[in-house]
Amino acid sequence: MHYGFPMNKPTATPRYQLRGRIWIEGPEGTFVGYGRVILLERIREHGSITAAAKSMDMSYRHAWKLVDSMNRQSRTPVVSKSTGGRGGGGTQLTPAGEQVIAAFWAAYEDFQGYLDAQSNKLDL
Amino acid sequence: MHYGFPMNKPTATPRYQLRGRIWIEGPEGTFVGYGRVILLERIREHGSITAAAKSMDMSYRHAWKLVDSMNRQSRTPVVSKSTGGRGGGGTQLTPAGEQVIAAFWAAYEDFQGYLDAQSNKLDL
DNA sequence: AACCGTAATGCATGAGGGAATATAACGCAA
DNA sequence: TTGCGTTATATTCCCTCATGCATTACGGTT
Repeated sequence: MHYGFPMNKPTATPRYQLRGRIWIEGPEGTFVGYGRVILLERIREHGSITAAAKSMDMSYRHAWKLVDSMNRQSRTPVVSKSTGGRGGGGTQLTPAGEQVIAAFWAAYEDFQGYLDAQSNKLDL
Repeated sequence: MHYGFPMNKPTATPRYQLRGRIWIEGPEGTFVGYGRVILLERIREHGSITAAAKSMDMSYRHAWKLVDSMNRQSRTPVVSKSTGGRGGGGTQLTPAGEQVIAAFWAAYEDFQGYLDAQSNKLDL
């Protein structure tokens, strides 16, 4: 090492790390968080609450409650549901739903960067 | 209103708000978060885990577990405990404990500012 | 008209975590 | 030596929340 410059700290694995969670709060409490946004994506992928819930090991009842909560708090519903008919019905993501997903991921990604940056400022 | 300039949005109470929590992660999981740092401050104030727990409506058992978890994960203990003797003993905050409190609040305050700023960027 | 798979909803069950309770160990003071 | 209040720890209770199960409504298909 030249000139005797100070070495970087050997922070192989830092002992402490800043962690956190964020969510978007609505009129009734949580509007959308990590789990709910995943659920929306699964609904988009599978076309029904039933299949979406099953794909992520969540009970239908719970999934339905989450979707209902989001729909009630959104200016315009995040999904449109139809019952009966071919295939028994199903649930489709609305443009508003897509927008919610995008907004959450944008905030989420930014937040991850924030956590990384702040972790390094921890003096412990 | 002059010149027909566009008005500010009437965001009396914004429909959506970004919320979140942060904590400092250690070798065994959570090292310190909001509740734990309050507990440390109460210990500093009251001089015992018993009184600190009581002051914040927490069971002694739970408080003890939290303190134990922090002590185990800290390079040097955040509190020093003594049993028996005048008054039955007690628990005092160490300089390391003070440092942990300061580090958490610093991160916490910064995070509150971050949430405020990001809330305004939510386009929903 | 009968069938099918989904949404919608109520009720009972189960798991996890904190609270409440009960003891024991400790060490200074009286 | 006895008393006291705290730390330390196990056991039991309780509350919350998600799951599981049952049932009904729905509306295209056949």
